[in-house]
Amino acid sequence: MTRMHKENTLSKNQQIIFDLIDKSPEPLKAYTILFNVQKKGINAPPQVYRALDKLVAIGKIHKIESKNAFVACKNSDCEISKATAFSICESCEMVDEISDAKLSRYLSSFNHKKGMKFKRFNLEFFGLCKKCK
Amino acid sequence: MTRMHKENTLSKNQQIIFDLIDKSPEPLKAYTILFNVQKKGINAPPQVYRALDKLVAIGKIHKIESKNAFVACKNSDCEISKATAFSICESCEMVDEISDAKLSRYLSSFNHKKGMKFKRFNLEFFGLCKKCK
DNA sequence: TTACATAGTGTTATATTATAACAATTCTAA
DNA sequence: TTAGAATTGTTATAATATAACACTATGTAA
Ligand SMILES: [Zn+2]
Ligand SMILES: [Zn+2]
Ligand SMILES: [Zn+2]
Ligand SMILES: [Zn+2]
Repeated sequence: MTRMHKENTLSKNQQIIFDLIDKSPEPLKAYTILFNVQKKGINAPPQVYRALDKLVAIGKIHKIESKNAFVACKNSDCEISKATAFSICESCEMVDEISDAKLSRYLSSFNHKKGMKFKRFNLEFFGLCKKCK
Repeated sequence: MTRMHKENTLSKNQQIIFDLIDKSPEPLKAYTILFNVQKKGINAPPQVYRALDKLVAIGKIHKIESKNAFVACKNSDCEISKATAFSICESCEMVDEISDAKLSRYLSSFNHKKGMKFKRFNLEFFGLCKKCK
């Protein structure tokens, strides 16, 4: 029997960092996070990156690869970050997680001609948001 | 009348760096490129990054965002990097540019509910390639 | 062919993003 | 209670990317 650890509860640092990201209207960068949690006793980059790595792994946050920044997951359907899609405004930096079941199904069932079976995808759309148009 | 500059010809540094990327069977990172072109007189990071920026802008190469690495474009249809898709092996790091007209059409015509009109997308699929399966 | 604009180069320094390594502590399941 | 797993705290360093400035090369138009 493999040992199981408690799920669904975040450690102290993970909770602090998740709360910050979850409250933020925009993606946060690791060193912005670090700066903002120093008052709570998190002093060094590894503490931030470890929490971020874990939060990404359990699907509570996602990394926006084109911005090296992190957003809280707003989509219970993205099943632990296996299928993520975002819309990104090139002017105001706004990022919005897309939850579109049809798109997700379409991409999840996409099979590469060259025989590769996909486990996961990440899609980033770029444009101008309503406000910036 | 707006002045036009010559197109299609790469500068010396751009050509050196493009050739290196184009010959490479795998994505190359900026500092790997730097190391490999020092014998040709390119000595400093800005020289590499400027060439990379330009090559990306004109669609000769693409950046694999999840790897901070660059590949030559193998797809004349991706119309200056407006619509890019890649398959990435999580084991051997192999990256392959996907050229699938149907997928490209589907995503290019995708419209976000929230009123955003997309100009560009980048899609990265992850899995195990044939060899690593 | 001269003059101007644009693009590209070379260089030094520095900013930003991310990880290695190690000791200590806390949590969890049996 | 105890051993394994996860988390923490810390210092140092690696890896990725840009700022700033002086200069050179190239294409265009008059
Ligand atoms: Zn999500
Ligand atoms: Zn906007
Ligand atoms: Zn391409
Ligand atoms: Zn592989």
